[in-house]
Amino acid sequence: MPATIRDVAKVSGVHVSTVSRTFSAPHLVNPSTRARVLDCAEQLGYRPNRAARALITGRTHNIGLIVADIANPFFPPLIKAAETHARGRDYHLFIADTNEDANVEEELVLALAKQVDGVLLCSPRMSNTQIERLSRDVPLVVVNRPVPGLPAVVMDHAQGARLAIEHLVGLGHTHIALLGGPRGSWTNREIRRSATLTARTASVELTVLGPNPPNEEGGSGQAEAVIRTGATAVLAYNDLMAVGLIDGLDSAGVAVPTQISVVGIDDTALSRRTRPTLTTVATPTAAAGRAAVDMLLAHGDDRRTTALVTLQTELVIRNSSGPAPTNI
Amino acid sequence: MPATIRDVAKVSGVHVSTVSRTFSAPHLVNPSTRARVLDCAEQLGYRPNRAARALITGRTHNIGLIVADIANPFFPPLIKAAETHARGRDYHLFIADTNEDANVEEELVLALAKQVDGVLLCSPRMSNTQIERLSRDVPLVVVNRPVPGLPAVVMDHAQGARLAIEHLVGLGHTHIALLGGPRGSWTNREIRRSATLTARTASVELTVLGPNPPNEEGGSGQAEAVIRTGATAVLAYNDLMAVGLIDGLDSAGVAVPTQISVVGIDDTALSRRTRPTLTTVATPTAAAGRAAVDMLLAHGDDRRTTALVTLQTELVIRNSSGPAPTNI
DNA sequence: CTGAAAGCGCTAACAC
DNA sequence: GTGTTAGCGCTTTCAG
Repeated sequence: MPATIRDVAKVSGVHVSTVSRTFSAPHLVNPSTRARVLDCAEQLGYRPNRAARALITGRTHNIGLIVADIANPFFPPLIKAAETHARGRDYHLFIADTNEDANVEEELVLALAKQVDGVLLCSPRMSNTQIERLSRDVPLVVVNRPVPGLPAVVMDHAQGARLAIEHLVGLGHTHIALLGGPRGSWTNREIRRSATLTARTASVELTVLGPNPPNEEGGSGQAEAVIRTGATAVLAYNDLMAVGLIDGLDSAGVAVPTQISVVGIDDTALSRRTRPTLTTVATPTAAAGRAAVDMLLAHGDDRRTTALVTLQTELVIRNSSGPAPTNI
Repeated sequence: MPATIRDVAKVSGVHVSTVSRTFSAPHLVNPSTRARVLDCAEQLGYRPNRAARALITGRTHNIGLIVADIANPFFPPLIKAAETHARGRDYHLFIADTNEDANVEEELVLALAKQVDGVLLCSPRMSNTQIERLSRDVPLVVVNRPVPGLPAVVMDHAQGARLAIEHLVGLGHTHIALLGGPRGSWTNREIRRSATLTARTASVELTVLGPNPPNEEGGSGQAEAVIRTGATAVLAYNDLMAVGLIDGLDSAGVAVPTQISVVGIDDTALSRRTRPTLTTVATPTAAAGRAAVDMLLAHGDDRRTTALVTLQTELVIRNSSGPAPTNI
């Protein structure tokens, strides 16, 4: 029913290839013919069928975006930025949610492979080996985790953790707890490594708790454990856990930040809204989305030279962190 | 590079059409041949190219989902549910963000039209006329707004507003303010109509404020105006505005819910997290996403008979609403 | 039950 | 600068 290239050719009295060129290589066609063709196309409401075009060019102008959980507040800004950025470059975005399942992840990449020019893999749960294997089927850009040999976009969590610990040290805290995230998370290892190092340098004690699920329960469930450590400040793996922890501490009658300071990571929309508002390490999720799209589209150029983009973080001080309580 | 139907045909010693049938009409092929073909396909890592298939069948097995703002907390649960539900039925999802712009919306539908079997239009900003016109190019299902003649999924906001007002009346409030949303919003009109009616029935005063932008600023900016009305309770167009309003009231030294009760609409993830936690009308966003997918895929069946699905809402009572202050 | 042939909408050499 | 031809990967008549 919709107009095809053939209809336009017929109406404008030229051959289909001329119509084709009018759209895919306008400079190769006489301006006056071009104008006429464009005119007829407009009249007929003709729009090139990208799928048909892809069949022959091999470029779909589609990108796949695979995330662990669309509803996790960390992702929407990333998705939004990626979509907007991609569309600005005339690419459309497939979105898929793996529900944190590595098998679903693999299946999804395979299923999408033929319909996209590449896939953005956000916080994948698959093994490096699995990811490398998939990358032979379709160009991949990994977000939130470095995979050797593949282009990736990561946040500088080492820097973020350092900023957070230094902030707490500056407030006089001498015993800090690190509320760890899920086992096997690269981010978690980075945070732990950097926090440990920073604490040692500053000669303060650091107690590591975890692994924990990266959600509110993972925070609220550890409130008692945190209290038992005797720490006066906590750095949590992410905002969700930080918020959960504050809840848990509240239930246990511990005031934040008067008795215990809590710092999160990510600066999701949540952190401005909770009470107390959350001191947190802002990760540039929107920038990550755009960078990932850029890396994918740079395919063909010297992709190796920018194989790993590391985005800087920033400490946002709000009301959940304060001076260490004085022992009087 | 990836295996095609031809490669499989060659290796398994049958004609391409047999391979094709093995995947698209397995019952038409001899079990033993089928097994052999499947085996070779597996070996070669063959996967049918859906775009190529679509070219001939006319069915892409893709769905487009267009929302006003991916990062608005209302949408992610809907997107997630739609994606999961669609994938369960072997459909993939394109996502696109219009940034609340009607022109972008139209352009997006047109751009996606050839690559999808239909488009889910969430909270569209376009006119009914525009939408109807587009629906001639591609099957459309509208979410959050009824469009005459088109399948749509809406929330029963009339019911929701009634529940909210009755709740406040039950708490003894006799003067309630309605913090209206954006001009031209169907939802807004429904809420207003129902709130007005319910208030009149209960013989309580209702003061309508607005239109306002449907975000936190739209709430915080109206705090003074709300106070001036003298109302002791407010129903806001959505959670974001309710939360903003609570902030604004707080800044003005008005306590919630002691002096003024605030009720939101939507029950976004936010509402459990703010302090005080937000009493709100829960709208079943996930169910809406699934219902919209179902309606789209039911195309061909008797679509008219279920042209408008209305989803029930539910009042969630938390801590931002309380008894009307006594005038002593 | 399987093969042959045509063609979905489009682009890409290659002629003219 | 434009027409001709072949064919991307697949499904679908139609024969056999």
